Amino acid sequence: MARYQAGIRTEARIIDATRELLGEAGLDGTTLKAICDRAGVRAGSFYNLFDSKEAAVLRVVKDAIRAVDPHPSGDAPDSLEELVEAYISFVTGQPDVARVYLKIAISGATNGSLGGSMKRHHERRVARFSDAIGRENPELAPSESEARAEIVLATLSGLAFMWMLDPGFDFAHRARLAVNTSLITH
Amino acid sequence: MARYQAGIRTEARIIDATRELLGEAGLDGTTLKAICDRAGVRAGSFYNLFDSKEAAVLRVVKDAIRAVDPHPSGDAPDSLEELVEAYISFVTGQPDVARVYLKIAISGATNGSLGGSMKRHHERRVARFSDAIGRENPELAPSESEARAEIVLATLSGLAFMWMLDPGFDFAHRARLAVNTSLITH
DNA sequence: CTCAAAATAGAGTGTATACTCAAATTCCAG
DNA sequence: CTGGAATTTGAGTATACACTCTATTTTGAG
Repeated sequence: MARYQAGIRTEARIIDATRELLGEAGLDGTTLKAICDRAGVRAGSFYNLFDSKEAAVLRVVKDAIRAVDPHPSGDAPDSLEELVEAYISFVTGQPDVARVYLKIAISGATNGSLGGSMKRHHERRVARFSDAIGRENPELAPSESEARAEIVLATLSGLAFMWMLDPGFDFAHRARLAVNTSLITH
Repeated sequence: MARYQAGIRTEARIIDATRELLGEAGLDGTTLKAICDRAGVRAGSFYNLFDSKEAAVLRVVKDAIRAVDPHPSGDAPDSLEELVEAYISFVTGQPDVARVYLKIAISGATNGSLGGSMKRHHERRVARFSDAIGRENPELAPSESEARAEIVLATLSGLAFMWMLDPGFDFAHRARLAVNTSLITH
């Protein structure tokens, strides 16, 4: 059972290679061969460490999401501003992973473990946005908070989507503008 | 040069088959074999009529977009409400084509003719939304109209995105709510 | 050192894909 | 009718993919 250092290092190299490839070549370009070539590993080693290619991709996406979570452990409540900034950081800091994230989500929640994981993460995020909005606007009914949370998140997703369509689009600026002027103050 | 009726009918069957498959099986499930089987045609016939599989998919998506355009010829100006309703009709009326549309857009504008076509269509749509907003709010500076157009479209795209993640999500209702309460009246 | 477990190599499997091409068939204008 | 063009066939090509399997090498605890 005890793992060797070699295996741990190889696993890290595979994850790094997968992350880089998702960024450079997208989901389609991130083939098993490409991952193995970049990691300097043969297919057999890959499958000694991962159950499938999907597992490695999922690891990268989950790591990226966790890396920008303001309160990953869920111990402290987060403000709406923190959540929005976290979303902006996620999209601008790791645009290619964000692209993959959107792509997987759009592929549908039916597509195996990836889609299901995406859906669950999305639901948690809506709940956190909704909580933050409710905390900052106690006069709102819970259903109203949730509706606003969904609209805020939709706008953020949509702006990210536009940014991917046009890299010249100023995503961060538009995102802060949309949230601050149109949706919170009313 | 003169085309025969047989070829024209075959072309229509292929387009229909492609449209149906995009709806039922998504982009990945819409393989050449699946298209040909459903259209009752062999691969050779397909390639006698289309340059590539991509060409047939693009035709379907373009047709779908055109079908819900309130003023396809561009002769009459459209109201913001018309444009929003057209977007809602597009997404709810042909959800699977809309999914393909979002998928292609997210794949990036670099991906050959599909991506480029998507980007151009998106830019035209932003311009039309911006014109409508400017016409209905003459006090706004053009740059402000465009900013609002981008935010409205982002919200619509994002809500469509959420609907695809969760089919139980009431896209049309949320879309009208978001546009009417948060973005236009202020 | 030893040696069992962990890690690796790398050829190989099976499947699916988009697309081609020469030959046969069907169409339809004149 | 007829003949050249349009259409259709269907086997075939080339390629890419995720994944498997067995033999071999490497590791590191005792």
